[in-house]
Amino acid sequence: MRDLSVAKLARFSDLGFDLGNCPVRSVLSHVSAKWTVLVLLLLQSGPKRFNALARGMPDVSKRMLTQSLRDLERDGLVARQVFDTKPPSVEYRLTPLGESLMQPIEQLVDWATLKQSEIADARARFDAA
Amino acid sequence: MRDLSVAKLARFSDLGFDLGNCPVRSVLSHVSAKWTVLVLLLLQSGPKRFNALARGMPDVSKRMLTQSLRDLERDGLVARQVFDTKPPSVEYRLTPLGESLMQPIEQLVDWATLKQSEIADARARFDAA
DNA sequence: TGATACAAGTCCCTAAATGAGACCTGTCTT
DNA sequence: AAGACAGGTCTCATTTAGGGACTTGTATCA
Repeated sequence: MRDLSVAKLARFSDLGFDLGNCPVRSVLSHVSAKWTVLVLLLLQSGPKRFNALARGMPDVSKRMLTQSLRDLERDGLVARQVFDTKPPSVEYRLTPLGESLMQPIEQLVDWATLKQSEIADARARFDAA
Repeated sequence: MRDLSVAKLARFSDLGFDLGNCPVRSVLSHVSAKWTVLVLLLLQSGPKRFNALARGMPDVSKRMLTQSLRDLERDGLVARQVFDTKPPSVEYRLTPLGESLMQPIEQLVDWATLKQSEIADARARFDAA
């Protein structure tokens, strides 16, 4: 398990640490974008329209929400569908590819849940020092 | 990541996310911190000194590397140890807590590796349109 | 002896990313 | 007639990040 990861890292190094051109890193950078994971989590419970997502993320500006959705759409994780209602509405949903990312993300969420108090303790200790 | 007001948190809860005690935001702030995951991956192969990490991430400024390391140290994922050499050197290593985060992160890396071509295709399709 | 290098940062200035909020188009309700 | 709604875009102010000079004390090089 651990050796496998070291091997992976070694692959990075063998490429001359050109992590800027590493495809895996470029993918992860989208995963690591500020709000995209939150969007994915909201969409996990089903398709949602733009304003519903906006209401679900009150501290994210529409501008950034739009940008996150475009990024996710571009990478094929989210699908955008326009309905010809009046006024037209737009629905976003996870693609199969997007759904396949949810399991790793859930592992992260589970980890956070499990270690939450340990982190809080460490933080308190650090801030006290 | 900026703190949420009580009112905003209440709305998150309405959507089924317990972000009041939210470990999700806490962990997401690391995952979305752009460089911290990379630091963790580099430290996975063993303790490293500041400049070794800097060489391993040539496109990250020292300023941001310092900040990432402080954040990780604060949350107890990374330990910082100063050696009284001349000049003094500083070594960073994963704590057990930090190591426990590596498995979820590896899942993310594995996912990215597995899906990278699918994502590249989606991206090409999107950009062509 | 003086010049230079190293370690691990910090500081300042500029550049880039982000937030807040006004504004847009076209129907629908009051 | 006056908003309201949907899904955005646009501009401007604030926040955050990058780049490089600078620090302190020792050690090495010429």
